[in-house]
Amino acid sequence: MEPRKRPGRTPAPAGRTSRPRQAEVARLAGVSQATVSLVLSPKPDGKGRIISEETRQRVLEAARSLGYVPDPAARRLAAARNNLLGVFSFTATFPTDVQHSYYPFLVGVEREAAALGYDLVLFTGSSTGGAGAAGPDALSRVRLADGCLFIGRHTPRAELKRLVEDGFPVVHLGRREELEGVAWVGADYVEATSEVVGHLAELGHRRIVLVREDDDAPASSDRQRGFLEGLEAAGLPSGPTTVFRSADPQRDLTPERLRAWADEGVTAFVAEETDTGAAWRGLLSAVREAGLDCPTEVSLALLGSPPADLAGEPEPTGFDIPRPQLGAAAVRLLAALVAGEEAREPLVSCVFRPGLTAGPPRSHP
Amino acid sequence: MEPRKRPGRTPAPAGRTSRPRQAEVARLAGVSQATVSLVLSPKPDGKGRIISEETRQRVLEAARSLGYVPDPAARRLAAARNNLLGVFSFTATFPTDVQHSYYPFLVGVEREAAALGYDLVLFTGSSTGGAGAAGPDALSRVRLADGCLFIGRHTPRAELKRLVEDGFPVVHLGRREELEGVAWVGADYVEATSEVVGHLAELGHRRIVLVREDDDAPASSDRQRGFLEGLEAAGLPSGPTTVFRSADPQRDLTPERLRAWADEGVTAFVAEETDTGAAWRGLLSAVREAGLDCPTEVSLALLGSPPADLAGEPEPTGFDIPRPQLGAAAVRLLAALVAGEEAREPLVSCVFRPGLTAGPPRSHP
DNA sequence: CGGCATCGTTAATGCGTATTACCTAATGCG
DNA sequence: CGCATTAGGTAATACGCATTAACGATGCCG
Repeated sequence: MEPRKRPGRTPAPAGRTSRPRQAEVARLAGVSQATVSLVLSPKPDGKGRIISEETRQRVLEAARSLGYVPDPAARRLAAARNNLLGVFSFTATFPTDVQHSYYPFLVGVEREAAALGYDLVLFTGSSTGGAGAAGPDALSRVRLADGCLFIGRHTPRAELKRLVEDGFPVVHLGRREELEGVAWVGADYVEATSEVVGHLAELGHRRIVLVREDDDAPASSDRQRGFLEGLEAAGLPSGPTTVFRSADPQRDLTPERLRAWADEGVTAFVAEETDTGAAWRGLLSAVREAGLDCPTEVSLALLGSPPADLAGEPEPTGFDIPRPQLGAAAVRLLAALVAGEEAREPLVSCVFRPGLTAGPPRSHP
Repeated sequence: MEPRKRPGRTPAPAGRTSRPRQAEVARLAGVSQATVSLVLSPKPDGKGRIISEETRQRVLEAARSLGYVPDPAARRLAAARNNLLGVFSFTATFPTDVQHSYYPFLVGVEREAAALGYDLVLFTGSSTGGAGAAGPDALSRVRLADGCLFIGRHTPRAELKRLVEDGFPVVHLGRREELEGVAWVGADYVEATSEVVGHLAELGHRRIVLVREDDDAPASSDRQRGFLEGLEAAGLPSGPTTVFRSADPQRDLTPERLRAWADEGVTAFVAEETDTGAAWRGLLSAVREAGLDCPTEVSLALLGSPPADLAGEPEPTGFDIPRPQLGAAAVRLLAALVAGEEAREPLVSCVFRPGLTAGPPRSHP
């Protein structure tokens, strides 16, 4: 029987000059393609050095004279790894409304990814992305990468879980203990918040109120927990009235409300940081409208960093979230998962920021 | 003769769940791998053989339930396309020192890429010169994508040229006419700068000085050209003394220098925008130190947007670079190149910004 | 009723590289 | 000197997908 004709792809036009392949290097050096590959991709452990120095040089010379550059696609296909890490945020990665909110994380993510030799694929939850539909399986696009980093306060649990169950390496930036099996890296809000409360207590404040938004994200509840723990550690009362929770602090936090608290003996306020910074903004404007001076008449603290547009204001007492470090830690963890290693300690400490908005209470000498 | 053993790669561990392949989708749908490929990558021209609707749906259903995503490397290797566009910047894409410099571009890039159905790969080569990225072939990694967008004031010409010669679609964000064959999208600095000068001349300024950094990037020389053209168009003298060029404007731009100019009759200054904003900063502080009021005693204009940390200052007269639109235009151009179409008009107009730092000169009623 | 398009699907490739099993000579050893 | 070992290298895969010749099953027409 005749050998059947070759179906396959049309062979490349002979005349066309294209990038040199290993095969051409091999021909020029008078060796086989496999030898070229062995020479050009040396194994880290010196065990692979079975090619004689002479041949090695011949191959290297041939490769250089042809200007050979390995094809990354082929390389990655053969290695069964793409050296790609995904970054998925549930809002646009580059939001225009919430100015630059993820930027500091990305700084660390990019740097660490580069250091580890990974490139990044940016996915967006909001976009109607090309590869897949915007539907419920939008998340499956991330499988294109070797692993994926997720950023955002709110997370679709079910789909994430699906990825994890399939053995796809996933790291969440932000505490996600309630999602079984999802690796995460987070800031230690509990400890940091507690520390801020301790600082206020040391200054002499006896009644402190936490202002938070109406949001059940872990970042919020962690701060509340740290707040209560801090009160307790300082021996201060911690009733439910010490936490003011509002869906719209800028509306609900009126000057009257503030004065009422002051009359009750509240001398310090603590606000959580969110995307919008609504709690802090509400607090600031209420204090201003009430005509109270900070920090002589009232002390304020911000559990995080101030919004960028408030850069001109006096530096708030509170703590800084080491976002670049968090991003870097997340990438390290993800890379470890991709390499099949185990997850490690996920908490990154925050840095206390003395700031200028807290001082001793008035009645306290 | 016995069929020889299969050398090749060790088959994947049976128990391990890995990313689904077309073969698995095929098995689940009861068809062949080829059918899956035909269904999942439909030819643009409807000429291709058509798979029956029933089979099509079965395959799509199977693919969805498995969360199948095509392997970009394999796709690329098989000489098709990825739906991936690369983004490569010659400095870190998310720099720490020069805050947010590329961010506004990326906003447009991301949005447009999503709209056209592409995902983005952020090549992290330049930031730290990480693993294997330092070499002269650092750029070749971008070949994993269908095409690549390059951002940065300074560009390694040789390597970019190599990519272009090999027929790889490349678009540079920023004018690059001197690089033969490199497509680019840029802001029309010449026209915009000329317009700003015209505005100053109309206000009555007769002597205007341009402050620029010692940098030969096209963005700088375009502004200078526009500046000189603007002077000419307004019938103003344009000697070499009208351009002040300094490697460190914040040092060289002394209050004394400023007063000397004022004595010579200079009533307006124009600064270029750069990554660091050094020219503008130098100008501002020199004016302040010289005790001159702006805009009553001296008019200032900024050829671009002010640095983020000067957001509190009065809005500078000058123009805005429509960065998101530029990013979007670059992506559109790149997508066109990937599709094999021709390049089109690359210039995007800037938007004049009246601002508050320019007014009629003092001696002018 | 046989030839012959037509339709739907599959088998068999190729892309460029990495990885092994295997082969051949040269060398070592008792 | 005979056999085991090592050094140096090659052939034959596999990686996952796209492509296309070929094939079986119809339906159509003369």
